[in-house]
Amino acid sequence: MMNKKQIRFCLDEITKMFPDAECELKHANPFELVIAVLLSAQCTDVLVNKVTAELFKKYKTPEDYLAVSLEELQQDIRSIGLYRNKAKNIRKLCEVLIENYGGEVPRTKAELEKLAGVGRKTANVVASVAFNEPAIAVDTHVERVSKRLGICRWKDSVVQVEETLMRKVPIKEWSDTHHRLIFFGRYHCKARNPECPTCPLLELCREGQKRMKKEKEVNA
DNA sequence: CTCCCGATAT
DNA sequence: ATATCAGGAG
Repeated sequence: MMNKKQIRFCLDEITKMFPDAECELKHANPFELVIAVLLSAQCTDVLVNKVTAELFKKYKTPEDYLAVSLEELQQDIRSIGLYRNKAKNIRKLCEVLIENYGGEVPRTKAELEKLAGVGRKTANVVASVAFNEPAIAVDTHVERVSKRLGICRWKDSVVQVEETLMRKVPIKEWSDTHHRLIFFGRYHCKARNPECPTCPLLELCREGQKRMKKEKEVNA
């Protein structure tokens, strides 16, 4: 497990690599962000943006999503995958927004998590990106990067990863750190071919060291 | 834990 | 062919 000083070094290096990391899901308001993040489960943000480009022209309000049939909404998001669950959740979410929140998106993580299809990660993203609440959403990238580097333990749950990051990172840096860890995981410390040879964190990366050693054995 | 699930990279 | 993608619900 890394100490605070080592984590500081990692964050500084990742900041140099991705100084402008930010939410890549296109949205014009909190409502569009909730829909976009809900759709993004097990799907690339590139594909989500492709779909929402058309979706957000057709559906502007919660009422709009309830005005069409479930089948029509399914077709409009079909290319995303998991589309039956997501269409059902969007409708349920819109119903609750209208009934309980005056058609507006609630601002707190606790209220957000009650919405259909909105779990801990999505609630954290919306609270942080749309409402500037301090939060660190742990998605597949943040989890993988944190575990490879040794910021947390391999066996940690996503909640444990989130708690470790919140403990070790100053609260004012939560939002930027969150996005930079995602960019680092998405474009450098990738799931398949992590670019360890050119990684500035290689010398203190547990997984990186292991991979480099293995590569040496193969070449020998 | 399993299921949901199409698009894309490898 | 298969792993992976800004996960969540039952």
